[in-house]
Amino acid sequence: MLVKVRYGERQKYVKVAETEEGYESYSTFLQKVIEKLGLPLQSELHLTDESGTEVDADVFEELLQAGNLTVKVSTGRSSVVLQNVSHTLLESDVSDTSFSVTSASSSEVSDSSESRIVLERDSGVKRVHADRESAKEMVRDVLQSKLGGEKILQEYATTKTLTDGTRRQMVNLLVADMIEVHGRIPPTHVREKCALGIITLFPCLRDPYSKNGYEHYYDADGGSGYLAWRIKTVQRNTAVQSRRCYPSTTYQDGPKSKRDFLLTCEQLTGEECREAISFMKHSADESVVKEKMKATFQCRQAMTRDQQASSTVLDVFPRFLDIPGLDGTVTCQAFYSWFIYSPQPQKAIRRVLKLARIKLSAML
DNA sequence: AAATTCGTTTCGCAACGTAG
DNA sequence: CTACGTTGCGAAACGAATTT
Repeated sequence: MLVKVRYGERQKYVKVAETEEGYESYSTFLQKVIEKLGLPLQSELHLTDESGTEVDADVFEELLQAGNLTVKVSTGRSSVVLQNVSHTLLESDVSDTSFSVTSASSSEVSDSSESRIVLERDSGVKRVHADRESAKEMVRDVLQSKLGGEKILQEYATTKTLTDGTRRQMVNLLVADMIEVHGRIPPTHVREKCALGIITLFPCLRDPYSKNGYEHYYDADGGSGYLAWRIKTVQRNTAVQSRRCYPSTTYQDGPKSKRDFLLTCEQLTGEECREAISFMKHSADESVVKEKMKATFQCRQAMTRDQQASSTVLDVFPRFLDIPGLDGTVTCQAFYSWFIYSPQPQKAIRRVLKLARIKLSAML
């Protein structure tokens, strides 16, 4: 791997040794830069990327692997620009790259403690740079404005990474903001900007093995990534909520009906419960069956949660299969909450639903 | 207090449905 | 047919309650 080093008006390549275990160490590299440029041996170099974000030893190797990275290095005395170039892109990269360097005292760049170097590249690169910056600002603004966002920024500042839980929290905050601003289905370019913002603000979260480095947050190709998944979840939840408010089907006492009785209906136990179960099996009076189904709700719930009893729950409550909408048309979610009053799918209830569907199809 | 259990939420993928 | 949204599912992560 070659890294292009620009120092004042001079430009040099510094070779970074590459072994099977990875690249040479950060400190070795800095020493080579110092030697190559003839800087004082004890010079302290400070690396930043284009956006001014620090590039330290922890992330140096990953950024090298990412390729085509532009890095600015400054010392207390002057500034150095580095650009690493992958072997295959060497030729084109050299010719395509045009820097203009201005200095307050261009004749004495290397020694002047006052000198500042401002870098500009061609307009395309500038635009990319501007996109990154605005994406970064957007992510930063959201995190700073939302409850818990500051904590995320702090965690990254101290650990240079984010734990799994914190990453989720960040993704949740950003997706919530996107949906607030752009509606339930944020446009693809907004999602991409968000992902770009994350890895620009938090360079250590960049994936060196992917094309853009942010595909693990959002990949437009497959519509995947943490952001996409979270958006899906939110969409899913809001869809369920709106369906609950305005039921689309009109089945009476079906899986999608509200079940206020759960809070008020007195539950049968022991002998009374057994009697009700027995009565229901053969009664033709639908309204009484419904009453008894409600009154035996807790018993059914307990059976479902019992590994062994759950397999027989539909034999004990065969009238359950009378309920309209229990075939493929009813959503699992609604079934679960109807059957044992649990808002979320669980293994035990899935088993019963499968069983119910098998029994139903056998009856047809 | 630590370990375990149990239920919930999220992730990641696949299949399906539908609009263009 | 393709692109995109929706839904279902299992695995894993998470968190609260319970047991040791």
